[in-house]
Amino acid sequence: MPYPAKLTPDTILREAQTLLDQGGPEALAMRPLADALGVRPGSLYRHFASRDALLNQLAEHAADDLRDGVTAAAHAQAPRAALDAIAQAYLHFAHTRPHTYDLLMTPRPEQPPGIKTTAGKHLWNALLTHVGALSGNLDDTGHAVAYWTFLHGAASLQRSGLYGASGPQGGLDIGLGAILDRMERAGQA
Amino acid sequence: MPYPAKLTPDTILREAQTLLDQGGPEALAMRPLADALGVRPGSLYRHFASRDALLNQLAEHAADDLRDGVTAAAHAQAPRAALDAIAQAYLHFAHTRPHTYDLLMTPRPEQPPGIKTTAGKHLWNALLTHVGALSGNLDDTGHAVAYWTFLHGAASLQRSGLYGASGPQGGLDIGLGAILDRMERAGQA
DNA sequence: CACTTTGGTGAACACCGTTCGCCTTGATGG
DNA sequence: CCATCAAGGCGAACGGTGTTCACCAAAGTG
Repeated sequence: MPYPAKLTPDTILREAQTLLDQGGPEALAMRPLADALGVRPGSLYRHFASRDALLNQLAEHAADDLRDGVTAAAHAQAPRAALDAIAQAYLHFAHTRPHTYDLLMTPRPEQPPGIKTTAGKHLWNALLTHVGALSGNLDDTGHAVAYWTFLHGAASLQRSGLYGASGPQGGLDIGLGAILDRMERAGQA
Repeated sequence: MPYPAKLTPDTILREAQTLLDQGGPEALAMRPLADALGVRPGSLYRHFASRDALLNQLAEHAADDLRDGVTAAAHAQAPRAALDAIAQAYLHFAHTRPHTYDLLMTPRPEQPPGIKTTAGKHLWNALLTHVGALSGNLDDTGHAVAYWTFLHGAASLQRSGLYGASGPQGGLDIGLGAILDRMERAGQA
């Protein structure tokens, strides 16, 4: 390598993640990112084709993290407890890393629609597995979609601060409970 | 007025709404907007303090529209049917005007958190009323939050294309049904 | 008629993502 | 050992963004 040759995709992504978590998406600009790395903006394009490409990589890593958190929470739990733990882990991720969460959920150019990338599919499969364990249907996309829809709604509203000062006020437990009860009943029928 | 004195806040908002619906948020830039109005960018600032202020006004109007659609759908229906109709109207709004919907839900500077503005509060009160009619609790924020959370999740996932090619696959009816059933049971207890 | 207010103009500023030619550096082959 | 080559940082530039401001034309008002 040439000069003080420090720049690698990994160090860039790490710094970008920091900027994102601290200052939100608009703080994650190419020039500040380059500054933080002690380098000129143009140099970043030696390692990433565009800002979107960088964000996509960041989202990929985020999907990995979320999947890890979710699968760890579900580890060796009874079906219903697993789905409760997953929900908790999911909301915890969205709460502690809000900007990363909506980076993950916001579609960008060159990003295939649907839950993205391989990590995203793994996450969806993990959901499907645990839902299936509770409902008795091994490919129960209906219940899985219902579960994920509610989870995402909760994460998104909480993230936007749209619950207001009153907070979710137990509505999360109620909604999630209603959906999980329904799965359980389906499993017993 | 001076020159061809045509510019009013209303005409600006109308043109802005068109740009937003057609080309998304990034198409709604000050210069193109000024071009579409046959005017210079600076002139817009005679009527709106900033782009965000303009977007906030737009969101305000959108909240009115959404509330109107929702209350019209619920008009003179039995409680459960009303909540079903509301859900349908809500998702229809998010589907036909996706950019407007997430303009409505995305917090911006100078926008108070919580469901915003007076129109937003009206919408929330309408929800509360119909939820209360079904659950028997006139201020049932728990069930209302659960209901709205699921609705927003569905709207958001559908809007992001995150359901994938398979589509919601009945998961929406399942989840909503589970929550409404729970309200109904609460009302009968 | 003088005066104030309204509001469009044009140029500028700072920022953004991105591109491109230049040139230093480390590695590679004869 | 030396020539060649590719990698990659540098600096300047381009077109886009939101925003500001002095200037000035036109309308309303005493």
